[in-house]
Amino acid sequence: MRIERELMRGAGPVAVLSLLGKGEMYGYELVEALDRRTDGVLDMGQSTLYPLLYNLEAKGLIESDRRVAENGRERKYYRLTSDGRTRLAADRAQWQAVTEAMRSLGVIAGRLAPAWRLA
Amino acid sequence: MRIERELMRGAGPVAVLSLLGKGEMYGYELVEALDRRTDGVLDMGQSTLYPLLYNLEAKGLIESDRRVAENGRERKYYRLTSDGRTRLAADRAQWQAVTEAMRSLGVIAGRLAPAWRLA
DNA sequence: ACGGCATACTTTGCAAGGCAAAGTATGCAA
DNA sequence: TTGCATACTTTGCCTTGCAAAGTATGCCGT
Repeated sequence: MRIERELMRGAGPVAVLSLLGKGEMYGYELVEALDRRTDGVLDMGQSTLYPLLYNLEAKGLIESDRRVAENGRERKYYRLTSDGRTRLAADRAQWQAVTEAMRSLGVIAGRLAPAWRLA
Repeated sequence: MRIERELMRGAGPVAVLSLLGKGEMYGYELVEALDRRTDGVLDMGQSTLYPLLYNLEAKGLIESDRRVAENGRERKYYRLTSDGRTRLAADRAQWQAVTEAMRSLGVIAGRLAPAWRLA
C-alpha cells in the first residue's frame, strides 16, 4: 500500500535520513531501498526523491560525493552530516510523539507504549 | 511536544475525522480537544483547523449545522458523512501502514504489531 | 556496429495545504 | 464600559510531492 502525498511529506525526509544513518547510499539505491524495505509504502518516484535529497543537502543535513562505482557508473553518494544526525534524532522523537497521539485518538491500533519505552 | 508543519499535513485531517467519528463537535471544541487529548502534539491553531474543516466539508467528508448552543452562543457543529466514514477507514489503514514502515526503518520504537491485530 | 534496456541523475510546472496575522462578532463578569 | 473568553473567517506566503520529460552511460544480444 502506497501512502498518499501529504503523508509522504512527513515520512519521506526522516525515512531517508534514517537509511543514511546506517551508511552512505546513492539516490537510485535509496528509491529502491525505500520501496522494498517498507513493502511499497514509501514507494516514491525519482522526481520525489532527488529533489528531496537536494533539499536536505541545501539544509546541510546530508552531504554528497560524486564518484565512479565498481560497476563503472558515476554515482552521487550521500551521507549524514553532524546536523543531519541531530535532525534525525529530533525527527524520531517527533514520530514517536505523533504515533502516540494517533494511538490515543484511536487512529492506529495497539496498546500504548509504556513510559519506560520512550526514554 | 508540538509536531512540525509537514507532519501535521498527514496527521491533521485523520485526527479530525477520528474525533468526529465519535460524535459531532464544533471548531473551537476540536482545537482544544486535539491539543489536550494528544498532550499538545496536535496543537494546531484556529487558522489551521478552520480551513481544514472547510476543506473536508468541500470534499463531502463532513457536514455542518449552525445553531445556538446551551451557552447562548452560535456554533457550527460538524459530523461525518458516509463518505467521511469511508475515508476515515482508509486513512486509518494508511496510518497503520506508515507506522509499520517507520518501525521497519527504525524510525520509531516498538515491536511489530502481530498480523492478527491489524484486522 | 547498434538497438534496446537498466542504471543514474536533473529540471519544470502545477497543486495542495499549514499557519502567522489580522479581523469580526458576541456573551458575561468586574 | 472595559476586558476577556468564546467562536468563526480570510489573506498571503512558503514549502513540498510528483507527473512528465529529458540527459547520459554502460552492457548485452544479434
